[in-house]
Amino acid sequence: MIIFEDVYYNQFKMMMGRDKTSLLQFIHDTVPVSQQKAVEIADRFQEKTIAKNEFLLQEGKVCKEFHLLDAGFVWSYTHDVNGDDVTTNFYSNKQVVCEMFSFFKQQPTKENFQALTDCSTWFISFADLQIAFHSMPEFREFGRSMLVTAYADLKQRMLSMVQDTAEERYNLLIHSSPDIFQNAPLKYIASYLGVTSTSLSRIRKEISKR
Amino acid sequence: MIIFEDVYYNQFKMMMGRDKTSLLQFIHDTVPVSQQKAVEIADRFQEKTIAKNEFLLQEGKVCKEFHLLDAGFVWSYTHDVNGDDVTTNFYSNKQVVCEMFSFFKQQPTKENFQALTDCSTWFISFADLQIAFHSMPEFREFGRSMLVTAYADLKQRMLSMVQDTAEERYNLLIHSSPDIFQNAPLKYIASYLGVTSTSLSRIRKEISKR
DNA sequence: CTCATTACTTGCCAAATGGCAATTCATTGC
DNA sequence: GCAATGAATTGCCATTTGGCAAGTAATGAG
Repeated sequence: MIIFEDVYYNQFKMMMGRDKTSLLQFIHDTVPVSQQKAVEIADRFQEKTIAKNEFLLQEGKVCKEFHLLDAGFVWSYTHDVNGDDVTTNFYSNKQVVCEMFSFFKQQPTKENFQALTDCSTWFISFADLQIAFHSMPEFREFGRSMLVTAYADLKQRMLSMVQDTAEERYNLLIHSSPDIFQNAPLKYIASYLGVTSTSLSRIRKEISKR
Repeated sequence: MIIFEDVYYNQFKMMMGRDKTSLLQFIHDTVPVSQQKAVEIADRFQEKTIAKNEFLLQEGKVCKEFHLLDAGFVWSYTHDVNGDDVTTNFYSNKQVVCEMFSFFKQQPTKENFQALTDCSTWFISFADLQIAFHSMPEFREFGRSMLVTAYADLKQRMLSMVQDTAEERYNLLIHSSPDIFQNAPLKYIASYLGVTSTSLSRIRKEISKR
């Protein structure tokens, strides 16, 4: 409430950086490690902010950073044979934002990662990650767990494409990630679900009738 | 041609095991390592044979082995909400046969891995792999590369489900893995492609007309 | 070899999804 | 605030895919 205090607090934050509580929590949720080891892992991460519409990664470039999204929304997409965008994923909350193939193989990616809103992240560079992997077994476990989780999520999504109707996939998404619908245009969501935006519109109409 | 020699040779093979040429080749193709390191990695693998219809892994169990398929064909499948089988993958040639999530997290799997033909594999247990990871950075790279490759393959398949028609997916499969069609029933292939076996039958009919 | 079971194909029709174009709605830059 | 652009909805109809049931072919157990 008192202006002076706010000014000091903001200066304090500027110097100290954002606090790493959420990052530490994420590490604990990912691998079983002591508080001390979690802090050691978290120390390797730096903060970054990304303005709406900016890119974290662009097609043809090599992914050099592994991000944990602290606030904001990101989408990733690639192009199909006709040159149309196809959404590969949405990221929110405390999710990992990283094109695993390009990052771990250090080869050019086919995907684009773009901020849907202003974002703040914790990130580590590939070079720093390699160093940390080499010196800390706990960090290796953390890295492996990221990959395995991404793999399992992708498999679940692939199975959903095989087994579920477009409407079922829509319902799964709106229940698991309702905030995406506040932050991404429906046409991005349509291509994520594997339908045209025309069909998505009709699916929504059908559901709203009931 | 001379019976005696064959007998001796078979005894020799029994004692020595299959030769590891294909395994070494696989390691070299996966990560850039010296011949010596490749041999060290290969030394951690043991041989196994699996008879047709036997399971390498069953639903509810924890995946304890990581296999490289040396000969034969394997399919993996899970069950959808109606209890129907859904093929998750086919394995042939020199492919990795392993349920990555269950293996690396040591948690029960939802998938079954079954031999479509008699198979021979090279495998390493999770326990041995952990030891090897700990002591050999090259082995860690090898393991990570397996995961990243599996992830990239899965993403490609997911994108194909989104972008391509059933007929296009059929054509991709028959060109990339024609031998699967000699070794798996069409109904397994249908659920892999995300269509009913009725539809697959019609797709094949359409193609054969041309 | 024969029977029984399972896999595969086919016809008929229904349901789901797509393509295109017109219209309405929302956003953004000036 | 207003025009211009892009997003979303909707109608009409075509195409793709599915469901069911019947028939045929292939496979496997005894």
